[in-house]
Amino acid sequence: MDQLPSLSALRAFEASARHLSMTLAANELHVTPGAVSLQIRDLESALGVRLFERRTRSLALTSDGAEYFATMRTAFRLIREATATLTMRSKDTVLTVTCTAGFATHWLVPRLRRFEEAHPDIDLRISASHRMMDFQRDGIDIAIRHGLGGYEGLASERLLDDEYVPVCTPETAATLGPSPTVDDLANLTLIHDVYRRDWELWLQAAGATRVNAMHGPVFTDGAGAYHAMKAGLGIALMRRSFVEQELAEGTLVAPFPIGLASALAYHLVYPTGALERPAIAVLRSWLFSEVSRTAPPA
Amino acid sequence: MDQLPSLSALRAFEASARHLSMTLAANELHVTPGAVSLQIRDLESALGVRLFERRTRSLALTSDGAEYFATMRTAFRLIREATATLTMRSKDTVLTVTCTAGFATHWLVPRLRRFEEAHPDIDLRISASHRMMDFQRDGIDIAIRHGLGGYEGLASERLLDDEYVPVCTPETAATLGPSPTVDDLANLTLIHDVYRRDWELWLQAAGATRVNAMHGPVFTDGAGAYHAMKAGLGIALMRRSFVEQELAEGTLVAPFPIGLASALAYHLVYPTGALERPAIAVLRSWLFSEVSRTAPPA
DNA sequence: ATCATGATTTAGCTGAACTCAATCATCATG
DNA sequence: CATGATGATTGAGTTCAGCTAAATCATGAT
Repeated sequence: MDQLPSLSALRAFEASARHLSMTLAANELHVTPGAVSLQIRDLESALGVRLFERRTRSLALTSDGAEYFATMRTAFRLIREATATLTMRSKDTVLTVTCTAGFATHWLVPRLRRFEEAHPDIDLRISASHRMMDFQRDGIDIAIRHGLGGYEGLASERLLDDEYVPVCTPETAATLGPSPTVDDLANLTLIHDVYRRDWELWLQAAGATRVNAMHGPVFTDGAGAYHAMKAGLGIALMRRSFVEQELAEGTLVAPFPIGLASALAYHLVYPTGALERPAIAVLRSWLFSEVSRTAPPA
Repeated sequence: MDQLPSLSALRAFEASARHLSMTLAANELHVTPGAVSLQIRDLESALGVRLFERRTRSLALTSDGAEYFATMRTAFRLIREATATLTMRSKDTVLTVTCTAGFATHWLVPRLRRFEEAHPDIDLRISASHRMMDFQRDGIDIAIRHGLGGYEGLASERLLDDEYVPVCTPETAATLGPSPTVDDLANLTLIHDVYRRDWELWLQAAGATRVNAMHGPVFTDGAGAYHAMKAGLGIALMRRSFVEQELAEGTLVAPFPIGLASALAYHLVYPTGALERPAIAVLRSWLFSEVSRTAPPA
C-alpha cells in the first residue's frame, strides 16, 4: 500500500519514542495511555515491524524503531515549527472565546456586530459549550464562565451578575389583570428548566403564599423553556442579561421586576499572562465596556 | 494550542498543494474531492490563514500556503521514505490475503497451521471481507475471490471448484430412515440463506418431485444457516469445501452426495507481477498444493 | 506481603472524517 | 451563443478510527 500509516499513530509513536513512556506521551497528546498503546500496536501491525521492546513498566526502542524515530522526530519538528509560525502570525487577528450556548445566543452574539465595527482587524470565534474546556488543548483564548469564579491556575474577573427574573409575552401578562400580585401567578403556567428549585426560591423571595412552585412543565434545557414561553405557554424564569434586549423592545415583559439574586455570576476567565497579548486585552476592555452600557444592541 | 492540527488535514493539504488540484489529491488519497475540500477548509480555520486562493476550477497557493507547503512537502517526504524503508523490509515476511469470512472460517484458517509449519518465516494475515477490496488502497497482497474469474487488470487462476451439497447432523439424518430418497426431504426443514433459489435448483437436479423448495427458515448469512443446521434444526446447502473436514470427521453427513455444480468458483487473484515476490509465489504454490490434497487438516 | 506503577486489552461510545448528490462558476466546444 | 464538461464547494447523512473506562498483568519498591 502506498498510503501512509495513520498519522495519528505516527504522532503517538513519535511522542512515545521521545519520552520512552506511553503514559507521558498520552499526557502530552491529551489522550489516555490505552489510546497510545492501541495506536502503536496498530502501527506496528501495519508496518510489519516491532518498534518498541516492552518491559513491564518501560519501553525501549528496537533498532527498527530507533531508525524510524530519527526520521519521525525530524518530520514532526518540521510540522510543529511550520504550524507554530503560521498560527503565531494569526494570533492577534483571531481570538476564540468559549461560553455557554445560552450566553452566546442571548448576550454575546447580539453584540458581536458592535465588536466587529470597533475592531475590524480581530476575528472573534465563539465556541459555545457547557463543557469545561481546556485552554491549551482546545485552543481557547478566553472564556466566559458561569459560576463562582476563582478557577485554579487561571485569572478570573466578575463580568456580569446573574439574576433570574420571571418573563413572559405581553399577551400572557395581560391575563394577569391590571394590578397583579405574585399570588396571581397561580393562574399562569410556571415553565421550568431542570432546576425546579429556582421557581421555589423566587416565589419565596417574592412573598407568594398561594402558588404551587412544583407545578408546570419541565424542559431539559433553557432553550426549550425559552421557546415555550415565547409561544405563550406561560411564564419562565430567565437570566436578566439574556432577555434585557427583548424587555427593552417590549416583546417580552417582566410583570414582577423582582430578581432572584445569585452567588453565581458570569466571569471572564483567561490564562495568567494572556493579557500581554494585545488582542485579548482589547477584547477584555470591550466586554467590560459592554456590560457597563445600559442600552442593549439595536 | 500546542497540539498539531489534524494530520489527515495536513496530508490533504500537502497532496492538494503538490497537485494544485483537490480532485487529483482526492484520487491519490482514495477519498472524494468533497472530503479534501472540507479537510482544507477546517485546516485553514484552525490555522487562521488562507492556504489556497480558489479559482473556479483551479487552485493557487497563497504566500502563507506556499511557505507552509515547502515544509510540509519535506516532512511528508521524510515520513513516506522512512515508512517505505521499514515496510519494504517486512514485505517478504508478512503477506495479507483477503477472502470471504466463510472461506476463511471453513477452509483457510483450519489449514493455517500447516502453512506456518511449512513457512515459519512468513506471517500470513487474513482480511476477511465480502467487500471488493482494492489491492493498493487496502494493502492486500493476494486475494481468494468467489466468482467467475477474469478480473480486469489482475491475474487470476481457478483455485477451487465450488459446489453446494446438502448437509446435516447425523441425528437429523437418522430421521430420514435407512434408505432415504430425495423426496424424503419433505420431512426435514430446509434451511436457506438469502439465496432461496439454490435449494430449488438442487432439488430439481436431484429429481425431487414432492418437496417444497420455498419452505423453511431464511438466515441472512451463511453463518446463521450453518449454526442452525448444527443445532439440528434441519438440512442446509453448504459449499462442499467448507464442510469437507466435518464430513470426514463424521460430525456432519451428506445424506445425498449430489453436488450442485456451479459456474462460480474460488479464484486466486493477484496484481500482475506479484509473483515476482518470492513470498507470494510460495503462498501460491502452497495454496494449489492444499487444494490438491485429499485429506483435510487434522 | 502489599501497594504502586506503567503497559495492555476488551467492550462500548462518539465525533472526525467520510460519502453522496446537488450546486456554482467558469471554460471549452460546436 | 447555447450547451456540456469540469473542478471546487456544501449540506445532510453515515461510519468507523480513535477514543475512554475499567480491568488485568507483571514487575519493583516498601
